[in-house]
Amino acid sequence: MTAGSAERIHAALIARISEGRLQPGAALAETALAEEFGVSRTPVREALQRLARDGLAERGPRRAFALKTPDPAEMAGLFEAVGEIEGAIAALAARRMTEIERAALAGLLEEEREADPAAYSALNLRVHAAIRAGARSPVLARTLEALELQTLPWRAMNFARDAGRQARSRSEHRAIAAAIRAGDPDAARLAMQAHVAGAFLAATRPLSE
Amino acid sequence: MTAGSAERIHAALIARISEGRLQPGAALAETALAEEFGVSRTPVREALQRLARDGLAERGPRRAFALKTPDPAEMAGLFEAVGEIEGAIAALAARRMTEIERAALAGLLEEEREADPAAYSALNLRVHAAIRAGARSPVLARTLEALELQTLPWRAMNFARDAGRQARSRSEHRAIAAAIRAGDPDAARLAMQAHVAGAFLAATRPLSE
DNA sequence: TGATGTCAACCTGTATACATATGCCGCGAA
DNA sequence: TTCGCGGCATATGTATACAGGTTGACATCA
Repeated sequence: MTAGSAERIHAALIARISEGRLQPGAALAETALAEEFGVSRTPVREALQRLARDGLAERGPRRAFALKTPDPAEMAGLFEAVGEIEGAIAALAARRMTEIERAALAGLLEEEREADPAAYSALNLRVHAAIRAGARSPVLARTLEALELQTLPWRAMNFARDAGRQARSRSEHRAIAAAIRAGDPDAARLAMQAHVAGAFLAATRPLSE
Repeated sequence: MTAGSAERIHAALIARISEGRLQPGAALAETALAEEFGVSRTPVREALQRLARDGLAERGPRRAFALKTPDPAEMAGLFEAVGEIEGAIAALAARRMTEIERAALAGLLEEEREADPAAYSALNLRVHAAIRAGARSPVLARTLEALELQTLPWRAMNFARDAGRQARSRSEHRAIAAAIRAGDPDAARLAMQAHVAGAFLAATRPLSE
């Protein structure tokens, strides 16, 4: 019992989407994928069902799976929801973080100030992870993760980043951290929502900024 | 090609959970379910995978599926997340509902005032549906639905309702609607969060109130 | 009597076979 | 030339067969 083919294929497909190696709307035929991965259709079916559950694939007219095409309007709704949930997380963090956690968050921002562009992305993730941890809500954290996964094809299409965005992102982080440190949930929520909106706009208009 | 066995079985299992006919922790053996539903293991597998994705089942030590046991702490976290998301929905509704929608919501509350206990439950659903529709966020609506589904075993365990809860629920609805009508997102959010918390407490302590 | 080793039954993971429906392609007629 | 129809190829839905492993019981020995 190898026990894990489906999971492996699921991860492989997500990686392909992330790298842009799967075009939006691409057909995901069970037979072809089974042959390609050297397994039978059964684990492929499970992987595709999981992908559909993740919101990354949908069933076509012939019940066949196809990669979801990122609809701009739907993506805007997705980012809005991400902003609301991450805002709620920030508000909870402002209420619940311990002094040590607040200090650790401040420390992360110090690191961030002198980080080169290559290291910035990883630090950005750590900042958000620290806030998630401080919110004490595994349910909201899981929900956020699921929604962010659905933004993956969009991010894969718009990977262009302008240099100015990074500076603004840092400044937004500081505003969030300041509100959290001050224990102001409403300000933390608003700052986080502005941050997510800024990231969305940067991803949406990579050329015009 | 019948095309839908898995969906039927999935729905049947959810119905059983909802009716309390499946004990928490109950083993969900593929073979037994396949024989019971008169199908093969394949659609049963798909139904169980969907159930696990819904957060209603989890895999045991032998990779077998078992009904998730409702953990009080986890349920509290779940209701908190529901409160945050439904609060966000209420805040968005306060900003976005048209005048006609606000009037319709007020009309629902009028109906609610003179509803007998039997009709109240359906009206309660309509109130929340009206607010969801006014929020213009299908993503948050879907997310909320997914989380509420996970509270199902908990609600199945604690179906006791006291008469006082219904009166308080009506009053909470009025507070939410008033904030929405006034276009006050923050007040709408807080009122909705208080409403969800009240429902959770009523479900948690059905005897002590 | 208790402990341990072995065996058998069962359950999941995977592969494959079969049924069925759909889309495509070619052919014929208007 | 174009429209319509029929057959074929193929893909999914479902069923069943096979493989690997774990659990549990039962028998045997100290």
